[in-house]
Amino acid sequence: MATQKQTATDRIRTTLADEIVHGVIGPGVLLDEASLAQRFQVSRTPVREAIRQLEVIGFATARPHRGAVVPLFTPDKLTEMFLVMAEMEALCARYAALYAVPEGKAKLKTAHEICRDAAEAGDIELYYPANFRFHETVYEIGRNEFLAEVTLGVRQRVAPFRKAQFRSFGRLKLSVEEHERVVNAIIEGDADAAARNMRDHMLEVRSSVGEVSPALR
Amino acid sequence: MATQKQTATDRIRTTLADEIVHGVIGPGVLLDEASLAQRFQVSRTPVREAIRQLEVIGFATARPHRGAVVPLFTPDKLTEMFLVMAEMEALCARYAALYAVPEGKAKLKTAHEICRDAAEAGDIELYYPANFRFHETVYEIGRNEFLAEVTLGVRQRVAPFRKAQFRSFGRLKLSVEEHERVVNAIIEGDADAAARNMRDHMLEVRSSVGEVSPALR
DNA sequence: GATGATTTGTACGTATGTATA
DNA sequence: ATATACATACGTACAAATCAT
Repeated sequence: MATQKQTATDRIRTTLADEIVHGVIGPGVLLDEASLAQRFQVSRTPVREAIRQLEVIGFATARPHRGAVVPLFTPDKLTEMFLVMAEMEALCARYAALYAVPEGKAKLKTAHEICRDAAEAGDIELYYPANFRFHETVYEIGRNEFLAEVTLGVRQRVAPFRKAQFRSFGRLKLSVEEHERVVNAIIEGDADAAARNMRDHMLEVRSSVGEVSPALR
Repeated sequence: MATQKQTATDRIRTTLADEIVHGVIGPGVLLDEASLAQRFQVSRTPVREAIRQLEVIGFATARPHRGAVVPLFTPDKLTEMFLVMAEMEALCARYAALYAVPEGKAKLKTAHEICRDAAEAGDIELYYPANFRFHETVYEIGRNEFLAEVTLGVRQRVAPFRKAQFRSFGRLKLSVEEHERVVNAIIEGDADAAARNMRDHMLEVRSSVGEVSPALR
């Protein structure tokens, strides 16, 4: 899409969302209007609006007259979120298998190979964005933009709690193998297998996060 | 949940969202800050914040310096949204079949009976909220609050385009029959049947909307 | 439990960008 | 093409609620 002229509110919301997703601003942290205004060199107004927007997409919880904080979920809630994410991703994989055009499948293959290279290099910092891109590609090639939008929204809400997921080299390699099964199913157009493989992959990710995430304590 | 002390922004956002969902404010309508401020007897500030929040959940589209309007979707986009909604509802039905406790199932039965009564009375105005409640009940008894939240969000985004869905008495009766199949599957704990029946039901709804919705033109 | 400090909530004014003549 | 009108975007001031003492 064309790059719309960004307003200060947009810039602040985007930046904060990104930092929340990537754990720079962790769960439980207070979103202080005054200090954020100072940081972004604007008045409180656009900061307030950005925070308000983050609230409705679940990136902040509002407490009237007490400020907003980045939400902190219970383990049960996180399990719920992972299950939903797994199902949404599985659905995306199903759509990809059913509706992807050849160019889309090629794109997916490329994204997969980038993941594999990063995994073989053992470079977790490289693998993280490559993995994100891989999943995004699955959303895209299924040719249902709305599904992609909803799934990405869910994924991003879970993201702050997934930092530790690829901490081990072993997990990295397994993850790539799981991706491969998904890719093959999508290329073959086997919708059920694509969905099942993707669901299994996502649930593996969840169990690998285990009790380690600081947000779970 | 406890009724939190509401701020003006919250009240305005809730009211506007409700009106958009129920078609009082139709697709394409401009959300004018000044007139809304006058209507709600507040300054433009809380109105702005409410509109900003509506934007990020897809109830308004922002055009910097040009105001926000209630979005108007193409038929293709609507088809996408209906498909996603059908899948989410099917997933909710699956969860309901798998995880509902007896009290939950009883609650669903009651909600279904209220729908049936309204349908037999031929009262579309009564059926509409009863139907909404029926689906909400399915979300709830599946015991995954996050899934319920996401599904409701999707459902509400599609809602403005569904006004005409029960315009015929025949559709009303068919709808109840479809509900019945869903209810039975959930009560029997047959997850696959529950999901399949719910998906079919939702796709029927989509086709019954057909080309009639004013938003589609 | 009352009071002051702090932070958010709302009002309003001005600047800036967009659309139209 | 330039100017003008208009609505929004942002800044600032004040009111109200919460928290700390």
